[in-house]
Amino acid sequence: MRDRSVAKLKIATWNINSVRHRIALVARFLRDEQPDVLALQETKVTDDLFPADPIRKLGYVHQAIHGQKAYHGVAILSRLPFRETSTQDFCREGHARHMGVTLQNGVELHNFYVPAGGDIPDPVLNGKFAHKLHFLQAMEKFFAARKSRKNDPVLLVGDLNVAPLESDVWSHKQLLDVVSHTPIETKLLGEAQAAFEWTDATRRFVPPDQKIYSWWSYRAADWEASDRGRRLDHVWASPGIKDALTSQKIVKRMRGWQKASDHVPVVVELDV
DNA sequence: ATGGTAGCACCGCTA
Repeated sequence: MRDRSVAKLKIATWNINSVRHRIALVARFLRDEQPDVLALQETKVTDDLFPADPIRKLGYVHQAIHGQKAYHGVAILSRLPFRETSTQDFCREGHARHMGVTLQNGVELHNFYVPAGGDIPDPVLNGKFAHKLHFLQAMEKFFAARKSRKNDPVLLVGDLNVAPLESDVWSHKQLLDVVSHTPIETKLLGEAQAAFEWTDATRRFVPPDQKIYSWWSYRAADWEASDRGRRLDHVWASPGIKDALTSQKIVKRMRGWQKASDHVPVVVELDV
């Protein structure tokens, strides 16, 4: 008999762009993919109006919800119980952009919705861009202060609103001055990643010369034909859990669903 | 070179 058992853990992250508008798609995704945990961003709803019951009926009875009216909002929906939940104030504007849980199995999960940052890539001219840079620095500080815990099993997921690699965007040259791919953002994201020695789960399985995206604009006439995507949605694994990763996928086909979000889920599996 | 779409709230904001 084995003295320790290995369990599969499947985690998904998805910017849903209104959980109430797309509740049927959430149900379809959960039935299709059967993740143990789904982290949502841009739920766009206060906690009292969150569609908890339909999600509970699908088996996701453990719900850590942090929302606000009309904008932002995050949630963690789980079949596994939580040992604890917490929200951190990375956001100086007081937006609902972080939800953290520790699962019963000891895995700690942080769900982030990093500010998009507006259109002008200059923190002096654009307060929203300044806020985004501040938020990324706050993430770096938070995990730098906890670096002694990097060998614990910790995951960071969410819409980080930065496409760090050249192959994370459809045209590196044309996006260098477009918010999400500017050097100042990719540098700060890299520093946040280095602060806890995070492993980028998608890039652990997909080589850096291969283009891969998780978001396609609503403004394209044909998102699939033009394929001007960006990889804004990420799963990061701590040194303590990275070797447990067994797969990742970005569920591109969901961008073609009726009433699709402009983001598609990233799904990882681990043996923990 | 520009403008294109979507959701929510409320007649504009954010993405």
